[in-house]
Amino acid sequence: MGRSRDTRERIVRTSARLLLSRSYGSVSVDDVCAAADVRKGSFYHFFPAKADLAKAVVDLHTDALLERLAAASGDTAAQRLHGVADAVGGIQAGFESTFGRVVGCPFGNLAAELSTVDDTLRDHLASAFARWERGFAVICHQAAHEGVLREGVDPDRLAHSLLAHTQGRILLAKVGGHSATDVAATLHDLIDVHLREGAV
Amino acid sequence: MGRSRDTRERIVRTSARLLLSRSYGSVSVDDVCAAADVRKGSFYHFFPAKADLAKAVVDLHTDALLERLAAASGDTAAQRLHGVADAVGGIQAGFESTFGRVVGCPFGNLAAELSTVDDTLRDHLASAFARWERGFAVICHQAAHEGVLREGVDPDRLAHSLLAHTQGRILLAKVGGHSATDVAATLHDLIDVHLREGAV
DNA sequence: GGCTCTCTTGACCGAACGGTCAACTGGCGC
DNA sequence: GCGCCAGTTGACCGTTCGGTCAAGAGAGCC
Repeated sequence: MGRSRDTRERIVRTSARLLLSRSYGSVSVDDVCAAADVRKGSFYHFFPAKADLAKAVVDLHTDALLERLAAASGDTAAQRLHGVADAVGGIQAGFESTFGRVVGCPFGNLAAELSTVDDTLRDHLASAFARWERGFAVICHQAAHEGVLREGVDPDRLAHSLLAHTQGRILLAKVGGHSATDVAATLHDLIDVHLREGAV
Repeated sequence: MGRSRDTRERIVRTSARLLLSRSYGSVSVDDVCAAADVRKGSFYHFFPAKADLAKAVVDLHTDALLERLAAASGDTAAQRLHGVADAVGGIQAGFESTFGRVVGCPFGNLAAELSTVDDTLRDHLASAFARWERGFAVICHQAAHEGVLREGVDPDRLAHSLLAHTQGRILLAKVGGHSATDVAATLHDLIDVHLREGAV
């Protein structure tokens, strides 16, 4: 039936959902196939192995994330910085409303579970994180040029710090049952403490 | 042969090592038994299910962590704050020298992988994190009373922020191949930015 | 010496796992 | 109208998974 051209995409989107609601290890290829209404042979027509599915899911989330980060606007760098915090909060709020609770960061979850298990996936995740961090860094450098960063705050280190905080805070929300708005709030706090007094 | 009384401990310690070097899903009960030189029947004599092993490993790490945090001394709260950053860095450095790279936080790894999969384990991890955070909070409150915290910095929020940062930074080091000393350095930066100028 | 109780052993189980394959099917280019 | 090929199907494979169990063996107590 060499038909529907959306099979691969359906597999990836379904997997993204299943991986968020559970974990890589607890989601089987059979689970994915059943949820996507695809037979296993078709699955292995598109993906050489289960690990390649994880990579495709990472790519899906990377596209969505970068698009959303780029949409963070504002007249000042400080506003844009808070804008990315809102973007992260918005993504998490979306997951929260879909799954009924904070289910973690798609990148962070896979990174924690698999970066000591699968080297090529770890590389894949590392470059996804790098792109994310670079997005942060651009705004941090703008903030530095606008002179709103506190004395001694290095923009690159701040970008890294923001990413670390994002990951950690989402993980704590996942295990502690906190809400996505809490995540965003903590992120805003962290940004504020790095800005000069009165800077917005 | 109702003999050796250290079997259970040997299982837990071996599992702790295996779980750090890989992941919960990729370590089988058979793997653990082989590495600990224990037959599977013995394993299931001590643990009702594989998940209970994870709990025991969490307890092992919790004891080690709290002991190490309590050892963080110093005349001022600021020094003790930097002391806990060193403690975290020291633990990670230990793992790094054992496994040849940063392998993540034992709590964070399990939390990311399993807190959407196993509710009782998630609770277990949540209370471990809570105890950890309380350890941070005690020192943060001391810092507040000593007046070394920047204006507007809430000690409880700072403790939470420190924990989030710790988790996120370790995860980034794991996936990015950074060293444990980098982790500690970022933590020191975060502490410094929350302290008044000149406070040590 | 024998009883008891904890611990140990190795064989065993059904289910689920990731992955393979030969056969088939429909749409598209010629 | 026909050949080609990406896509589809369902049966199938060997392995590994978490977990069970009946039988035994040593230490401690009386």
